[in-house]
Amino acid sequence: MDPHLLATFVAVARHGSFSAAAAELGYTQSAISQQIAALEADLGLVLLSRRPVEPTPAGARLLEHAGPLLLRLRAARADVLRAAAPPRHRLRLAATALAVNPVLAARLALARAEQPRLEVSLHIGDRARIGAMVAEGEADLGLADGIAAPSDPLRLPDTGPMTAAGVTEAALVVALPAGHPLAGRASLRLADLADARWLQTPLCPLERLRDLVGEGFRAGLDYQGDDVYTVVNLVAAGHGLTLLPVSALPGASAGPVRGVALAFPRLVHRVELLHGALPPGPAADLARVLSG
Amino acid sequence: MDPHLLATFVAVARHGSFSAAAAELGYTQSAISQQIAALEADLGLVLLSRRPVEPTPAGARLLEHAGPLLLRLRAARADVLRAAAPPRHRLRLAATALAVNPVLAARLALARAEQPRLEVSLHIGDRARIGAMVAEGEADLGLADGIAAPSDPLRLPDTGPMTAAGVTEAALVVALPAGHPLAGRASLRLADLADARWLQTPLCPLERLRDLVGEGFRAGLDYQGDDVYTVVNLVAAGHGLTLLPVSALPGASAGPVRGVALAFPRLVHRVELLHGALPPGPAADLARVLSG
DNA sequence: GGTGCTTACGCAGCACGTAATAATC
DNA sequence: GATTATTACGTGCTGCGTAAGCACC
Repeated sequence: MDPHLLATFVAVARHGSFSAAAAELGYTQSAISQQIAALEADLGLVLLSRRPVEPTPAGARLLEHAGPLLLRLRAARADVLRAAAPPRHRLRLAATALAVNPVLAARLALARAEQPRLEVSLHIGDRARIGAMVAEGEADLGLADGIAAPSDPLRLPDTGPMTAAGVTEAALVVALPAGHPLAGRASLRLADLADARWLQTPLCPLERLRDLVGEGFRAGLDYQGDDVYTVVNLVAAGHGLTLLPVSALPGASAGPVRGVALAFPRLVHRVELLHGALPPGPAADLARVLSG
Repeated sequence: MDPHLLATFVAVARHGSFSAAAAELGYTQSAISQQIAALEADLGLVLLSRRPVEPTPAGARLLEHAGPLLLRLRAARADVLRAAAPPRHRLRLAATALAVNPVLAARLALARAEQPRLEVSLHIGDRARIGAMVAEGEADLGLADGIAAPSDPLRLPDTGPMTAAGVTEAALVVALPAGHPLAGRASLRLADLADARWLQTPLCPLERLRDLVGEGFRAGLDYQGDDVYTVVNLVAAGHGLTLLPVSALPGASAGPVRGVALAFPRLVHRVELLHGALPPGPAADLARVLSG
C-alpha cells in the first residue's frame, strides 16, 4: 500500500487508461503497468479490469480510500512545513461564497488596518476545495459557511487534522418572491414550507433541509453556482425558495424578494475558521482578529 | 513522507531511542539512523533532538499526524481486503461498556437464534480502541455509546472511512444517592446541578457536560474505569453524580441510588453501530438485526 | 571507557526504461 | 493494423547490514 502506487492507481482509474496516466505522471506505460501489478500483488486482488480499464468492486472500494488518504498525507507534510516556516506577510485566505459576511469583512478590514504590512488575497471555492486548500497549505486560513443548529459545528468533509472554530452565527431567513402568499408573515416554520418548491443550490442543499425537518422540499431549479446575486434573482422570478443569511438579502424593505425570519427549527448561518498549524506571526494575528 | 519512515519515526519517538526502535522493528541501529536522516532530509527539518532523543517542535507536530495517518492506511487496506474476503461465520463484535444495552443484547440473541451457525465474540474497549479495531479489521462490527442530543450523531474520533449509524437512543437519568435532596424530584434540569460534585468517568466526561450546558460540574472522584457496577456504588457513597442510561440503574424502586429523569437539555444515551465494508454474509445480517 | 548515534562502504534487491510480445478493437 | 497492456531484460539507484567513527555520559 505504497502511497506512490496508490497515486498511480488513482490516476489510471481517473483516465481509464494506463498510457494516459503514464503521460500525466511522467512514466512509461510499462512502469505504470508494473506499478499496478505490484499493488494488485500486494493486496492479492485484481483492482482494475483491462480493456476497458475500469475499477473492479475491490478497486472501487480502494479508490474511495485513496483520495482522502493521499490528501491527508499531503496535508500532514504541508502542516509540518508550515509550522516550521518563517512567518509570511502575504496571506492567502480561502472562503466559500457566503462566508465573507459583513462582520467578517469588517474584521478583515480591521486586521489590515492594524497590520499595514499585511497583504491578503482572497480565493473563493466550494467547501471541499476550501478544506483541501487549507489542509495542503495552499491557503493560510479558510472560512467555510453552512447551515447548522445554534452553536453546533458544521459537518465539514474530513480533510485531515486541522482546527475548525465557529466565528460568526447569523439569523437565517426564508427568501420568498415579494408576491408570495407567505411573504407578509413575521416568521415561518420550515415544516410549513415542505410542500413548496425550493432551489437546489450549494448554499442551501435540500438534503440538509430534509435531514433537519423531514420529507418534502421538492427541487425546483438546480443552480450549481454560488453567487448570491443570481440566487436572489432566481428566487424573485419564482424558480423556488431558499434559505439565506439575513445579510445576503438586498435592500431590506423594497425589492422583488422578501426575507422572512425562520421560527423553527432554530437554525443559523454559521461560519467557521479553518487553519492548520499557526506559528506566531501575521497568520495567527489575522486568525485572532477574524475570531473576534 | 514515506509511511515506512513515518512508522520508524513514531517508534523512535515512542521509545526515545534509535536502538530500541531498531530492536522493535527488526532493523539495525544504522538503518534506523538512516531512515530518520532520510525523513529529515525530505522535510528539510530536524525532527528529533539527539541525546536525549526527543521530538523537536516540528517532530511533535509530525507525530500528531503520523498516528492517524498510519491508522488510516492500515484501515484502508483492511477494508479493501475485508470487502473481497469470503464471508466469515466467526464474528468479532467490539463494544464500549455501556453499548450493549438490553435492546441490543436482545437483538444479538435474536440474530444468534436466526443464524445457528453464527459465532460471536464480544470485546470491550474504549471508544478509540473500538474505532481502531473496526477500522483495522480486528473487529467486524463495533458498538460505541455516548451522550448526544436526540438524533444527533456521536462525535467519534476520526478513525477513517467507516459507516456509523445510530441504532438505539435511550433516556438519560441523573444518578443520585438515595438520600440526596433532589432525589425525590420527578425531573431535573442539568443547569441546576452545575454546582454539584460530579464523577469524572469515561461514560460521562464532564467536559462534554460543560460543552452542552456551560461552566460548572466540578470533578469529584476521577474514575478511570468503565464498569457500571462500580460507578453506581461510587454514586451511592456520595463521591459525585453522573448521567447514566436508565437501563443501567439497578433495581428500579429501592436501592441506594435514584435515577431522576433529565428534563433539559434534551439528551439521550445513543449507541452507534460502526462497520467498514460489509459484503453480503453473516456480518451484514448481524448488522441488519442490530440496527432493528 | 561505555553506550549510542552517525558515517563509510559494499552488496543485494528493486523499480525504472527499452524493446519485444500479446491481446483487443 | 493500430492501439494498448504485458512480459523480458538490462541498468542505475536505493536501502540495508557490517564495521569503523565520533560524541556525550
